[in-house]
Amino acid sequence: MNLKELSELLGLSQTTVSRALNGYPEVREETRIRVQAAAAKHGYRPNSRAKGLATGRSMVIGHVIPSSSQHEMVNPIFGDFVAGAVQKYAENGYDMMFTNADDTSIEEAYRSLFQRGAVDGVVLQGPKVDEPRIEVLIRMGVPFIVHGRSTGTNASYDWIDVNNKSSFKRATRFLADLGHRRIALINGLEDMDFAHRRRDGYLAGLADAGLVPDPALMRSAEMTEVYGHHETRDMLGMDDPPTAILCSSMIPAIGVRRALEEAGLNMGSDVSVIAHDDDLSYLKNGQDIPIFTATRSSVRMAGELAAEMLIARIKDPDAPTRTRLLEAELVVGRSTGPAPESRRR
Amino acid sequence: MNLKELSELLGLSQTTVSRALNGYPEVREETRIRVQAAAAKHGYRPNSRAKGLATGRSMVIGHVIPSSSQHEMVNPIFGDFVAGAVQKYAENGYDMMFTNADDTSIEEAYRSLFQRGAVDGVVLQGPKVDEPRIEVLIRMGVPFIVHGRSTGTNASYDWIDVNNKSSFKRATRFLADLGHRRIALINGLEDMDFAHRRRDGYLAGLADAGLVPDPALMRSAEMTEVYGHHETRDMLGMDDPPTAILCSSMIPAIGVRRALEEAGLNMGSDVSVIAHDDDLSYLKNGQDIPIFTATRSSVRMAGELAAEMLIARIKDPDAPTRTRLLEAELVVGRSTGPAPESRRR
DNA sequence: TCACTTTTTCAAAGCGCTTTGAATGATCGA
DNA sequence: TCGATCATTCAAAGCGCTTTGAAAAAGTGA
Repeated sequence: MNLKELSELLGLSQTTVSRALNGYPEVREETRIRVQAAAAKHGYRPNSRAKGLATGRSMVIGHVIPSSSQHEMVNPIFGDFVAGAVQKYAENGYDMMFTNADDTSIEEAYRSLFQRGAVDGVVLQGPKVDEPRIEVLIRMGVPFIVHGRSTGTNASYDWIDVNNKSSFKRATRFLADLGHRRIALINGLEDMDFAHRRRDGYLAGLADAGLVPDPALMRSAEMTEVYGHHETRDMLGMDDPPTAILCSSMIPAIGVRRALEEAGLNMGSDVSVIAHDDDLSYLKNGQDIPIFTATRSSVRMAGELAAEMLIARIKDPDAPTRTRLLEAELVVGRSTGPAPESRRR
Repeated sequence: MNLKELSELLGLSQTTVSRALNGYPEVREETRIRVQAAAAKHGYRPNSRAKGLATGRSMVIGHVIPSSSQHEMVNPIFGDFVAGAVQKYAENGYDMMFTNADDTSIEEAYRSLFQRGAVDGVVLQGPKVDEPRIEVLIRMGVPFIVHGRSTGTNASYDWIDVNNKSSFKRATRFLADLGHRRIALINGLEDMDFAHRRRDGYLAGLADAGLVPDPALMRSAEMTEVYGHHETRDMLGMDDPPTAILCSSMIPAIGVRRALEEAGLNMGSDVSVIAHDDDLSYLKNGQDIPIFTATRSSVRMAGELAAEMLIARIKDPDAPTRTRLLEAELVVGRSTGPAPESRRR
């Protein structure tokens, strides 16, 4: 059932039917009702492509997934962010499109998406320090929003980010206030902007507390469970092991806990742990009492907000740049406690 | 830059340019080269919507995400499956589209997707027992593939699934062979087809070993870490606690491990644990020696295969139904061992 | 009743592409 | 040299929708 058939069936022109369905005022109310009834009855739905051709808008928002860095796609936070975004898209009549591109052709992928008219805007996920994709999108003059930011990119653009620096600074201070002097950081890959900022926050927190950073206590890699386990184990074997560990995500934090338990150490009394918690639906940090003391910020909500901001941008391409900085809350759980008096081991 | 402009620029008709670009034979080789060069130089890319309108194909594959059951979307396996699929889509010139629908309007969402001509096919994820969506899609006569299957749905349709029943049966037998008599099952929600089959496999394994199932040892809920922890703790408090636990996913298995450690029990010697491992990129089961004994099957690969099968279906809608049953491998790690002689506690 | 608004409806053009059917030019055997 | 054949190219129709500009219908005041 297409517009032509529907309009013939109603004995009206395509113009009138189209207008009736799209809520234009120059259509008699009685006619509109008749049209809507017929459309519903016959399950008529305008062909998106034809509509898009005629209007010049696709009502689709794109996400480009770098194929080599599967991590990003596959990243545990990915699902929650996307779930938040897709819901807001749906509420506003947008669909969500994914494309895959290998690392060398990401710019190409964006260009293709827009030049083909496949999308009206894109979300840039997982920005790195000095992220080149941002400049590309700015030069292309297309609507986009960044989930995160990029240190080293001076240009003005829309972004939504959690205040990684302040939350890690605060967590570090919190540990220092508990008397910890040897505080380790188990961070993500530090070419990722969020990890870079967390490190900054950690260093600022140490400085604030008058502590000297020890490179041996600062680890950086992809955030897997095994990684958290491995680094913790390694650091516990040091002459002067950490009494507190700051961890960039719940996943490696689970590995941290495993390493502590293997070493016969009690998390909270022997070694304190704070993890950043993206509030993932399947990895709830305890039900009543949180297991981990954590800096918490819902990545699903970030997805929702990003979607809203991008849609606003698409509607008004010339509006001034908008940014949104979310503050993570510090949730105190059972994984932190005063520094032990004397060092064990 | 559109086709008209490009063809005027070349002094050729749109027909010839279009054919040159799409590899039709009735174009002089010299002309083709000239056209391709010009297209590349000016960054010409055919408008997807116009192309779709003309050809009747959208070159897009859809995934519908039920919004209420966020679990599914947000499910830890989601990212890996999608990563596998999107890569195959890209290789075949397809884009991937997501739509959100609340539970009451899923059928509506599928209908909309196809009637609007937005997609050429869909992937149905997370089928339940007696999954109604399958019948809907069959009646609609559209190309689709199911990731999983649906017990109770007799109709013939394309699916790809891991052999949940045989792998859980085998794992149960494995535990029984180690001398375990009290084997618990920590399963997912059993209205999900995969969980239903795993339970069947578990029961078959018990029967095979001459063991009588104990309802108190069979748990079912959404697969979070906290759930695994909670159920394990609960069962360990029984008069006759299990000496082995079969767990439906790595996530709750982590909770199981935590509960065991809290109880001062050694995983492997005191209590054996087998988990189903979807081979998720961020939750690697150890690097060299697997931590958990596991039934392993890569969900990313399932995504790739699903994509290939769906694309084949789209190309040949009348081909006979195809199905693919993957066998999970049993990976023996350190979490299993002989049943302890006498019961502790 | 008539000229003039205002409301409602319509025919046709246009969005950018593919594809059909025809035309042009080149090639070839007789 | 000429009709037939083949290789190239082209003009135009069509995909299903929106939107412009015009026409028809209805309403209004004098």
